[in-house]
Amino acid sequence: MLTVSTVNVNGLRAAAKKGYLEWLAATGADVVCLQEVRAEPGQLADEVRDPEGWHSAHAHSAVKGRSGVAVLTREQPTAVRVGFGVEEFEHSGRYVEVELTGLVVGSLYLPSGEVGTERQDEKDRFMAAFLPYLVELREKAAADGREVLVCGDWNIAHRQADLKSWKTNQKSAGFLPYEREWLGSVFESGYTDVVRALHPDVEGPYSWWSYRGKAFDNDSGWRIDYQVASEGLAARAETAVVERAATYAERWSDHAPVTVEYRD
Amino acid sequence: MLTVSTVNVNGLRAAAKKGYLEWLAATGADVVCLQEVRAEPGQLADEVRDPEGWHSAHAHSAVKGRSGVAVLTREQPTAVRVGFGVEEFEHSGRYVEVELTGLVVGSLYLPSGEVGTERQDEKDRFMAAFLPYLVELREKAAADGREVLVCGDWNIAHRQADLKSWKTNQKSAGFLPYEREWLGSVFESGYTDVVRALHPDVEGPYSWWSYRGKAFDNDSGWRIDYQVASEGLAARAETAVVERAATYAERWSDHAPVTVEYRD
DNA sequence: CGTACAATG
DNA sequence: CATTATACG
Repeated sequence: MLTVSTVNVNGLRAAAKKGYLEWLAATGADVVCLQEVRAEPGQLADEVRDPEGWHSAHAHSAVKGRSGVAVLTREQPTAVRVGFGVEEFEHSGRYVEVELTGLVVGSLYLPSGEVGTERQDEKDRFMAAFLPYLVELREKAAADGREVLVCGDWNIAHRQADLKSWKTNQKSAGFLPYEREWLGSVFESGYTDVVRALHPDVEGPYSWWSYRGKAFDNDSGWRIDYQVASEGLAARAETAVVERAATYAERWSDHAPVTVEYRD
Repeated sequence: MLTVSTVNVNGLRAAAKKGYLEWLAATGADVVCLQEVRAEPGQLADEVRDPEGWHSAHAHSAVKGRSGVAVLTREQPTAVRVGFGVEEFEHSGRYVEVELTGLVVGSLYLPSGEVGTERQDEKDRFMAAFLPYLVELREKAAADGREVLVCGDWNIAHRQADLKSWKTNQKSAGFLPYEREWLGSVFESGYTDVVRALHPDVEGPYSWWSYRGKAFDNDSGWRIDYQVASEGLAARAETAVVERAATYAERWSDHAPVTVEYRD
């Protein structure tokens, strides 16, 4: 069995002080994808950057304290690639991928936006550039006999079942019609939304709750963290859970880990 | 008896959460001078800005989160004046004074500097401008039959006895020869350093300890908070203490209150 | 080392 | 509501 977790840690240094390391020590995952590390490798304590028993591949942003993604693997990767070949995003700390046996795993932190801002324009440009890359990646991996898994915070809820307050958020960044369509086009290009495929008929499970108000207590969340798998891998998915409880005792992120087990 | 306290609170909002309000409720002072309020009045909770049983006069900086001084009095002032008439410092939140019966009390936050920086130039300009004001203030108050008391963080240690590490700080801002001479000229212009006058032969008592390292535990401090009184008032000073213990249990500032009792 | 701000989410 | 950066002290 291959177990993969993905979680936006909202600042790895802060998360490490509050419970992330205990979660990591207890997880049975073989691969962990992290987003919003928000630190350069040199700013991280050794046991946070390279935890005992893991290989780690980090991609940080040129802007200090922003974004930052990583992939932790129990197996030593045969290759690590930072970015996806589009100049604007090469040093933005938004994508890193590693090659494992029969598998390419990417950790993605898609830009978050606000309607009418330059941040949203950046998100739009990222989406436009990333879709062709996904297609190309799948084709190249297939030629090498590898499946593809892109985990991360996509900052888009796909459908009404993917956020509690869908009615009031129809004009909100992250649930705009064109963003939803774009994510749909990802799922139509040979990739599967693994959690939704295993749980087609439920609301959620949400993976992000605002720190404001009582969003977490009321489970007023969004499902914006996905495991997006090529079809061969998606067919092997057996269980999928959002580890909401992982952040119960002391909440160490506003996101919860999304964990999937794939048959060998 | 007239009891006056002065304390640099290093952020009144933070101090209020950590013990300042309890200290204020317990103090027997008639007048309390505050420095480094670091908030506009509108940013302060009512009970912090205008504590029950006190009249308050605030002067905040045009730059948010910087400086800010206040005077709390049990007696209602007959006048409140912000600044000392020098344009550069009129909106800097560094000086406010109130008129009481037979007394003018000012709360001063003299700029802190670093050798070779524009901040130090600003400190120099402030010193140059403030000394003539002190002379004028004393003369005008005398004509009205009032004594003068200027309390605050002067950001200068006068003599070797006024800081623990005087040997290693001879080229440090706050203990530069010309700063010490300037403060000496204040004390020669008809004002008295009340705490030193009552305790001429002791090291300290220090009123500020860096938050860095073990400065507080080692009493490696500086005496930079003064009560500077006109001669008639200085002659009435009976006791002077630095309330180091006030910040023991939970340290609510890097400075401690300096409290003096004056006979009626 | 700690309090503020600002930007980001 | 939280993390981070930076300025200031």
